[in-house]
Amino acid sequence: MATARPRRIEYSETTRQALVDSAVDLFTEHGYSQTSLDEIAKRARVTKGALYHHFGGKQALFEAAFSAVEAGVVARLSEVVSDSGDPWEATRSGLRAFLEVCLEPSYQRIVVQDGPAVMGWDRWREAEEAYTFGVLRAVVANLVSSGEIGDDLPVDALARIMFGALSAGATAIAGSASPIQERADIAVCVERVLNGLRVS
Amino acid sequence: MATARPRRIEYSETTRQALVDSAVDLFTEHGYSQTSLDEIAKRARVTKGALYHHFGGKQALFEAAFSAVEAGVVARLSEVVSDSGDPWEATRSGLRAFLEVCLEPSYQRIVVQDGPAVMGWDRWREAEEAYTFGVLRAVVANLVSSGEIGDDLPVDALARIMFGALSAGATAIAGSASPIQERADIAVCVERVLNGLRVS
DNA sequence: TGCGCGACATACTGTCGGTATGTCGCTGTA
DNA sequence: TACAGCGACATACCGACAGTATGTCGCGCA
Repeated sequence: MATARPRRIEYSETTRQALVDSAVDLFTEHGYSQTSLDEIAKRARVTKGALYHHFGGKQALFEAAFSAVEAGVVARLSEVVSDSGDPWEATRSGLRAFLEVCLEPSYQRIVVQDGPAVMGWDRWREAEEAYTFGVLRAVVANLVSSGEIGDDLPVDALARIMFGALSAGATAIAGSASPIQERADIAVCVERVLNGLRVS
Repeated sequence: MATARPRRIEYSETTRQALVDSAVDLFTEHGYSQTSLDEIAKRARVTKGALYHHFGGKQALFEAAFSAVEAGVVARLSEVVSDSGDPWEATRSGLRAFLEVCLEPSYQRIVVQDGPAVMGWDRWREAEEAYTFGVLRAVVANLVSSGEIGDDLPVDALARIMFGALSAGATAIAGSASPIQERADIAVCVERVLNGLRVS
């Protein structure tokens, strides 16, 4: 039968979704601290009461927006990575895709810029574990276990500094006056670092 | 004679200094958004009126605290770097010193964590240019121009991703359950990356 | 058909960043 | 040395906004 799913619940879910969408847009545009809950509720065409019914507070709503952005990113990244054959090629295409992702305003602002400050480093890292960083670490782990870059490197530490390097690189691109040139420069450096790690 | 420097000015400067010190302490301990101006003023034993007399607002005070922390860091870093002889050794000792710095709570919280979110990326990068990142770029520039790692690498881009990698590494150390082990792991990876870049 | 509960709306409170204004004492000047 | 002026604060207040308490309406079930 069909009515196993009451209308109320569907209404509730669309409202929640509207709030998250609104939050993603406004947090991306004006940043966390410059966005009021009334604005978010207004854009979702509900009131603050609805917002507080679905979320515990401003931080909780931010985390929902964070998760929504990350979920989309991870879906694309893991597709790209799993489509590639050997670990080396998966890494290269994965890095390209990650740089691409970092250029998107929502990822840049919500995940990279405001994320750590709003959620705190501990929670941010914990969350990242299940999203983008998790994917990157899996790629690095493959690379190490396949022996491409030497099998004596600590996976977690290497993934950390790679993640930091790529985030910083992508941020530099996003904030550059000439993104095309900056991006080419970053790509050259990343390639060089990777090739330098490869066992000869 | 000696009275070229009125008492009022000295009083003013000590008040300002007390406010900056108080801000550094409280921002480090509770973060930017969880610290009220009344608290900062109270710890400095003045009122909010004095605070607004010396600084344009909360952000301006944060930037003063930011600059105070960075100034101390740069003083130590540049000393270490200039004491080392050849570019290669200067880089290695500089990296060690930077990792050390990143472990300090004030640097971690005010500069790395809250800095970008509070000041915005543009202003943060602009400020960093005159502080830690500036030092790191000078070191990298030396390395490149000396031909140690090949002279065809874009200095700015390389410095960016190095900065990101080291910040992330230090953050990982600071937040790790076993900092000693984590630190050793990070150091291994950084060494490997550097050696990989070296021309053979 | 009535009743309970979930999904909101409305009205209010407290906190805090920022402002407007007042006061006091040092300092340069006649 | 008397006074005028300004710099260094203190005090009182305003507005915005996160969070809360309470009211209301309609769906779904007995």
